[in-house]
Amino acid sequence: MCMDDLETRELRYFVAVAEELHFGRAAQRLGIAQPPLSRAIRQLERRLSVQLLDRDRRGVALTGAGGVLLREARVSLDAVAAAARRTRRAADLQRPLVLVTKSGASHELLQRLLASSAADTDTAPVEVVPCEVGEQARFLRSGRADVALMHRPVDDLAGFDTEDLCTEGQVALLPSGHPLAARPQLTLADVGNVPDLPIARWPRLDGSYPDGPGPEVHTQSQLAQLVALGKTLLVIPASSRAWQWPDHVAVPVVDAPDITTVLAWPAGHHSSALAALARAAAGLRTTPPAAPTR
Amino acid sequence: MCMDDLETRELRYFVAVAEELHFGRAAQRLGIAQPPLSRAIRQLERRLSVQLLDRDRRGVALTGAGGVLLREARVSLDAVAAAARRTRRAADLQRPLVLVTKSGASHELLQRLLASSAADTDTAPVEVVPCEVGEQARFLRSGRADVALMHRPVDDLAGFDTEDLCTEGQVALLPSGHPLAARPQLTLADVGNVPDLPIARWPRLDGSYPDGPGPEVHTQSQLAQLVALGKTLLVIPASSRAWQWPDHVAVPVVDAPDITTVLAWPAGHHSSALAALARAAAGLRTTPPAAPTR
DNA sequence: CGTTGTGATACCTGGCGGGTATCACGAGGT
DNA sequence: ACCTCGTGATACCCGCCAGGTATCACAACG
Repeated sequence: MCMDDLETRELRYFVAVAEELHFGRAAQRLGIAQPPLSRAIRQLERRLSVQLLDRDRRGVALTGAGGVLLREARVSLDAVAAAARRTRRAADLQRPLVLVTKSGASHELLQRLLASSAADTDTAPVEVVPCEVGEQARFLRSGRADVALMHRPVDDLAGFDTEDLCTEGQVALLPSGHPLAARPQLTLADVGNVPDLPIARWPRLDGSYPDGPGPEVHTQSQLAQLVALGKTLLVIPASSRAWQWPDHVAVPVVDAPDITTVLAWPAGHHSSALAALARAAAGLRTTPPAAPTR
Repeated sequence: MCMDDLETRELRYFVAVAEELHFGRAAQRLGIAQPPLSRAIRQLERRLSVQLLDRDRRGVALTGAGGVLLREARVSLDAVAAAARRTRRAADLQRPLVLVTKSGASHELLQRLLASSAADTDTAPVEVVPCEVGEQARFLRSGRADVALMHRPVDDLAGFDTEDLCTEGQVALLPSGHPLAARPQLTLADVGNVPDLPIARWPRLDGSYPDGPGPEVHTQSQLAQLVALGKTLLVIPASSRAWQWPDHVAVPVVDAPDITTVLAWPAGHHSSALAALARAAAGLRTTPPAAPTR
C-alpha cells in the first residue's frame, strides 16, 4: 500500500516486459491481457517515481533505472521463490538433498561423492539434477537445489560457502586428424588462434556474447554437436573427458589455469543433511586440503 | 495466483507474526485488524501446505518450517526493498554514495578514506550512516547503503566483494585501577575469565544470546554505558580506541586474532561511483601511516 | 465462576486486478 | 496521399479478495 515495498506480482510483470520488450508478448507470457499489464507498469513507475521504460510507439526500450530494476527484480524473485521452496522442504522430513551440476561434468568425481555419501548411514539420499552451464548459482539462489558442484575460478562463487574437492589441469579436445592433436602438450597461445577451429563463445552473465570468430552457444548439447562435427575447439578440465566423443583426442594445455571442483551451497545454510554431505566431500579429497574458504 | 510465488504482503505479515509471536500485536504493528491477519497466515499455510505456527490458545510458537520461512522471508523482503531503493537511486543522477559503518568504529581510517575520496575529483559525494553492531550486512542487502566498513573475521562477509583496508591487533579495555591494567600485555586466557569483569554477550544472528556470566547488550550505547561504569571488559581492535573513555587503559591482547577492516559491497554491483571509492580505498592501503600492528 | 485475553469465525464492503472494446499514432506498403 | 497493420494507451465494467466490525470459543487465572 505504501509508496515503498513492491509486490512480487509487479516485479514479475516488469521482468516479463523488460525481457520481451513488448507489452503484448509479455502479457501473453503472463497469461493476462495487455491493458492491465500496461496499467501495472505505469503504476509501478508512479510508485517509484522513476521512468523504467522508453516507449516510442514502435517498441519499448529499458532506461538505465529499468536495467537496474530488471537485475534486482530477478534476484528478489529468486529469493522469494527460494523462501517458498525451502519452507516446503523444511517441512518434508525425508526430503532428499538436491545436488545440481553441469550436465556431463565431473562424472567420476560425482560417482565417488555419491558412493561416499551413501556409505555414510546418517546422510540423506541425494538427488542429482543436471543444468546448463553457469546455471548452478540460480538453482541454489532460487531454492531449486540445496548444493551444487561448481568450478573455481570459472563459476561465480559469491555468496556461497564451498568445500574444495579436487584440482586438475585442463586439456584441449581436438579431432584426432588435426595437426595439433599429434603434439604431446599445448599452450594457450597454441589453441587461442587456430583459424579452422575457433573457440566457442559463451554468453556472459548479462546475456551478451564476447566478440570473436567462434560460434555462439548457450547449451551443452549445442556445444557437443559442434565438437562432434569438428567445428570448434574446447579447453576443459581433464576429468570432463568422461564426456567423450569418438575420433577426438585430449592434449594437456600446460599453461591453462588449474580448475578446482568445489561443493557449493548458499552461505549460512546449515542443515544436518548438508553438513553430512560436506563431511563426505571433505573425506573424498585426494589432494591435501587447502584452508576452507570464507 | 498459482500455488507458488508468494506476495511480499504475505511475507511481511508472516514476519510480523513470527517476530511478535502474537497476532494482535503483529496486526497493530502492521496497521491492520487482527482477523484479516489470521486469515492471511492460514492462507499462507494452505498455499505452502505447511504448518508454520503452533497455536495453542495461549500464545504462538514457530514450527521448524516457520523458522526457515522467517529467515528466508527476511532475506526476500530485504531483496525487494533493495530493488526499489536501488532503482530509485539509479534514476537519481547526483545521488551520494551511502557508506554504513558501526557507529564509532574506525574513525581515523574513515576520515582518511573520505579525504582521499574527496580529493579524487571524479568520485561522488559520500554520505556516512552509522548503524548498530552487525547491522551493516542488512543495510547493504536492503539497499539502504551502497557500501560498508566491516571487519574480518568478525562480520559475516558472505555475498560481498571486499577491499582490505588495514589490519591491526586487538586491545583489552580496562578500568585503570584494575589489577590487569598494569600488565604490559595480556592473553585471551587472561581476559576470558575475570570474575569481576565478565565479557558482555552480543546476540547471535538468530537473536539468541550465548551463555555466560556477562551482561546481555545489543546496542553500542548500552555497551558504552557498561564500560564507562567499569562493569564489563572489552576486547576490540586497537583503532577503535578512538572511541575513548576516561579512566580506562588499553592493553594489547597478544593472541587475539588480527582484525582487518574492509570496504564491502554487494557482490556483482559495479557502479562507477563505487569503483572510484574502492580505488581510493586501495590507494589508502598502499600508503600506511604509523598504523601500529599490535 | 466471572474476567481477561487469546486466536478463530461470520459477514459485509470497497478497491483494485483483470477483462473487453476502442483509441491514437507511427511505419510501411501500394 | 491513403489505407492497413501493429504498437501501447484509454475507457469502462465486473468479480474477487483484502480489510473492516462484531462475535465466538476457549484457556488461564483470580
